[in-house]
Amino acid sequence: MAGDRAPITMSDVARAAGVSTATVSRVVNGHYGVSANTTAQVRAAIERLGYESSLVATSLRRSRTNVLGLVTHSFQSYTAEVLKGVMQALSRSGFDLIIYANSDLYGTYSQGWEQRHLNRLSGTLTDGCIVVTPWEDVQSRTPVVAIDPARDSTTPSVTADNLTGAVTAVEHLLHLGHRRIGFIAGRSSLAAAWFREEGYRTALAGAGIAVDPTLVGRGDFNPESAAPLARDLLERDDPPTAIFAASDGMALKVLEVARKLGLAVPDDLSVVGFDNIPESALAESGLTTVDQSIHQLGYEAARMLKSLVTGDWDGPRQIVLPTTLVVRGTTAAPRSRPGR
Amino acid sequence: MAGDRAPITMSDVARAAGVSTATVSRVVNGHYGVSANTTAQVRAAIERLGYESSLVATSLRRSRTNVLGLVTHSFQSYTAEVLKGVMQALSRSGFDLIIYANSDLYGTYSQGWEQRHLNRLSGTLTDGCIVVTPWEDVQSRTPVVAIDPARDSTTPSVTADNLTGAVTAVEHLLHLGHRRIGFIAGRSSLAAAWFREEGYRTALAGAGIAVDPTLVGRGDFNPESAAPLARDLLERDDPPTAIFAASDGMALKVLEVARKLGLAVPDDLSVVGFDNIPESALAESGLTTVDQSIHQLGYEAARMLKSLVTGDWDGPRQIVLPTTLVVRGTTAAPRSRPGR
DNA sequence: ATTGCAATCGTTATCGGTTACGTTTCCAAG
DNA sequence: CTTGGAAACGTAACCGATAACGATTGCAAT
Repeated sequence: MAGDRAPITMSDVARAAGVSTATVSRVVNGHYGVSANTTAQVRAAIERLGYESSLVATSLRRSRTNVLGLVTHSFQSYTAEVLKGVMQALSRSGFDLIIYANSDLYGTYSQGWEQRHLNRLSGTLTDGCIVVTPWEDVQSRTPVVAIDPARDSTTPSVTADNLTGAVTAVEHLLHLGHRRIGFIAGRSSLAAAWFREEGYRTALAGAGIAVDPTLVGRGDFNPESAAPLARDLLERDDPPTAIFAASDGMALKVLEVARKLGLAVPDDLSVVGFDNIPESALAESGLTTVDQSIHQLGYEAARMLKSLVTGDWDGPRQIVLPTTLVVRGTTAAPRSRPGR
Repeated sequence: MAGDRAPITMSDVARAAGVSTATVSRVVNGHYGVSANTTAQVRAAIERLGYESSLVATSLRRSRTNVLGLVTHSFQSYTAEVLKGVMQALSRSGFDLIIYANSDLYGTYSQGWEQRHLNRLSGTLTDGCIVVTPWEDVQSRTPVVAIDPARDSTTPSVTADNLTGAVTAVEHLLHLGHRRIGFIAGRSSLAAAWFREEGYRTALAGAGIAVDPTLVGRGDFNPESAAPLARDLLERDDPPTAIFAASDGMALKVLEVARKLGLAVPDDLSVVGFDNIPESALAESGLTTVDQSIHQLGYEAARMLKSLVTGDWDGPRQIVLPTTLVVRGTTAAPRSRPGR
């Protein structure tokens, strides 16, 4: 509950203990040069007054704060999963985490949100930052690690092996006998989207199938963007027998559209997603998807950032994590081989 | 990418524009007393240098920061849902959000985590804080709103109508013909847990059924805690025909245990949860549960905190949101009326 | 008794931004 | 030509904590 007592500052403690603020600071930070007697006095005063050092004041003066930042533009289950991984990596590391979200930018497309968020934190508050799915590259005087970086980014980053994952997904459909495979792409400025589309093309080319541009819908990773695209693909005279969506969120939306159109999955239509978000395992018969261990993306990003901050990182600046195909209930052989 | 250029400060802008930092500050904050000409100069310099004011420095000097804080001890889907509601309420409100998570406390039971988190933020960084499911009451000089408060808390709070929700859930089972209904309770220090148990007792009493203490398991809202309890209930000679779990996470765990034991849901066992987390709609035939609109908990908490900070709150200090029963596939009439 | 070196602790500059207050400028009224 | 007063802007004192630095003290070696 909100009391109105003034905040206890270091000088309050100093006065109470009959020493200077410098001595209090030394006691708080465990520095050398304070007698056991004085230390006890100061500790007693701290305890008595309930003093806690101000994160803000400390940040301003110090270069190191032992706080890492994370900036994101939304809180989907993807983000939540990343956060779990980050927290696990930071557990008992001495680093705290601050997540910053700007309400003015939330949910809207806003050019340069990553940079603006970063500037707010990067002054002195945080020792380094994780940026989740940035749309463009960022500048910062403190280390930055991107999860799912922008295309052609040189920022240290952690990402899944999107190319191989996508190839595996499409090959899975090919092995089942599918020949007309639709694709719903993600936001093109993201490297993940580009590689997943490249994987789609590569796999088809490997099977000697020419890419039909009319089977490719341009989404943006937002589930809602997939609905009209799925409808377009499924309502045509020669619909694909399978659809590969560049994210689970979009794939689940495809399932919803298929259900509304009276299509049976997987008999009339096979669907494959990418990400393996928690919802995918639970959806109806389970969504076949490419697992990219979102949790581990967060974990590795935090581990890398921690080391970059302390200056003892000797690994690669770009980490690529393996992906695995998770076959569930939304894929099967096509009911009948399409005419063509 | 991390460049090593020094951060742009207000004095950099001042130098570039040929004015003092005071003038820059006035321009940035839109204060009176700067000529149109000078304002333009300063704005140009800000644009050119890419200046962003430091949250830290501003916080230290000012009392108001227009940043609200949120502290939590974990990032489950419950928390993610709350965050979405909070962000929606804060959208375009001028308030930004900082989420603070202490890595040393993460995942472990740690007495007083809420207070410690709060102290870090409350110095001057935030104008007020939301505390998600605190285990005990907190003190702060800035306003605090609790989501799902501790028992007997007097902190302003937002919570669901847990009593009515639980009554409705159990009555649903009673109407289906169940007489032996098991209950898996939540962490007893939380008000939500207490009211949900109270609802269980009230509904049974209303039907003239005495509570069988051996049918009540003591969980702590952690899904894992429910597994052994469910096993105990279901492996006895006279198992209940239905189980009401105090949270969806625990209810889903009950379903898992039932499946392993070869029990058919809902024929051999009906299960009802509480919360309606996203996973519940997707699980198998769908979990029957009490919807408490987690999203709205976050939304209302943020709305309330915003008003408390600006000082124009005239609503009640304790908000109770309605709950609704969502009947899905995990409940049905018992296969055979139990002997008694 | 003097010197040297640690140990201990206070003083003060500093971080970046805000604001009370003082100073200068400028225009219009007297 | 004063004079008043408001507008425009700079100066410097903060906010709370840290750390470089200097000052003081105690104690042992010379």
